[in-house]
Amino acid sequence: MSDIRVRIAPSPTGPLHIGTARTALFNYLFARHNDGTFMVRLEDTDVVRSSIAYEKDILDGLHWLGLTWDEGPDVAGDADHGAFGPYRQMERLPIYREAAARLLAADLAYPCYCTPEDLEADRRRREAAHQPPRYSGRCARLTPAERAAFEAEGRVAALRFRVPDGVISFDDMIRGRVEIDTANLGGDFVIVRADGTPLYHFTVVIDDAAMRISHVIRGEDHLSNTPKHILLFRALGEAEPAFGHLPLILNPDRTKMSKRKSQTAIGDYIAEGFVREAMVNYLALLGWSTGTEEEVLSLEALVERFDVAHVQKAGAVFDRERLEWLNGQWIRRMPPDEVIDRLRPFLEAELAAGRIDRIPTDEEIRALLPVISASCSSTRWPSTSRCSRRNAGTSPRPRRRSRLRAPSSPRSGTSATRRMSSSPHSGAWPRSGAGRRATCSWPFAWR
RNA sequence: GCCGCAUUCGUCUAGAGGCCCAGGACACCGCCCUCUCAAGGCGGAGAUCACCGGUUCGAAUCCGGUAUGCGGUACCA
Repeated sequence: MSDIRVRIAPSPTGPLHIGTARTALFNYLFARHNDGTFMVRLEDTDVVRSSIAYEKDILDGLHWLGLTWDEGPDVAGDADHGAFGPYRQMERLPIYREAAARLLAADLAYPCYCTPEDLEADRRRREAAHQPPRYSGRCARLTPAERAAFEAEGRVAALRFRVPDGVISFDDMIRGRVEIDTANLGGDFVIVRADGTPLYHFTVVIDDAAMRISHVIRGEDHLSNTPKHILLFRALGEAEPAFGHLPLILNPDRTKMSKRKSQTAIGDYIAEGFVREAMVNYLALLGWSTGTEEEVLSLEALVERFDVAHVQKAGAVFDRERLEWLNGQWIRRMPPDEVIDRLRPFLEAELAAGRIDRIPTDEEIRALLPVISASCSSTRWPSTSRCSRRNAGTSPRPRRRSRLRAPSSPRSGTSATRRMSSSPHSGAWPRSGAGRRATCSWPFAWR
């Protein structure tokens, strides 16, 4: 085991997002390739929006992808494991409190009595004067007497970190040297709210230091935040980790991928019948390449080949067509029993929805499988192929699309489900007799 | 506005000074295979390497500027 320690730190305020999954994957690949440690830490300090249901969705999704972690909570709501826990931030509050007290005592941070109204007024004033937003520094040099006066008024203070003058530079693992003048950081920033709860910039740094994270690999949207983090590491007297900022995954219009414009929840892709191998393969190749012309790669092969030097710098548009193609590649080279196993939940959903009368037997399904695997037999796969099943079938009659799923999704309301319900082929498992037309549309989705 | 990052076929990418009048894959088109549709095979179309200068015998690759895009700029994460 090397000293390399990386983490994925999702916030359970929504279902597992494609971008989080990709960041998790890259951290995992980096850790496994270098014989390091990969951990999961839940950033659940946003108590209002966090929920156990989302925690479950996220952890289940990471398990589904086949990523394993060495430290952290394995099951939603359950205890975590590892030598640097706890791995849920809400269980680490005393640690943040102690660190805050330390910064305050050293005058590296100070109490700020500004009200949200004060701040809002400042912001508007600067905007009117065409100046960039920045904290006024009003509370930075309060005398003890002034502080006491505010306290007497009953005001509760937030804690602000003093941003020193100077240029912060670091060597990004992906982008190379980055330099940012602290004058552009917007002034002293809040690290603890007036209600006593710590803020993101503060907790990540404390936890990454405490958990001995060696490389912080995260989305590019954090690049501009990095100087704040470095300042905090220094103030806390902790060693700085290396930073690597991954390119963003984009909507078709090239803006940051969002729920509004794209299907972002991993769970929706699972429900649509995408297989983990394809998702992992696709995500790995979004923003990274082997440097060769290999395209179809297992998680193990990805671990073996992963190298940050080949990570792309520019954002990448999420291309569903390519995902579907990879899905077909993986389904076709899957052993029959595996396909049957993975089909089961979809069949059960169909049965529950009343679209089929019974679950077909394994033998019945098996009889249909040559239909999808036949193409594998007549082809010489590229050198990267893992397909060992030449001559697997004789009846070439695969389905149109490469999603492993029954004609409707266990999750209702996805666009795919709506597409399906209008299809003449939906619900095509033969209720009596095995008519050929019917069998050829089942159990895969037609579009 | 300010700061930062980026810019190779529609999309994902290869490319680290001559191997590139730019290669692969998805999508698209055509042909072949075929009882239909796929899958597969073969082929095609698709990129003045954002633009302008510079360095060099030689630049997609190095340097500078411009443009455009994106990200950040919270008592969100």
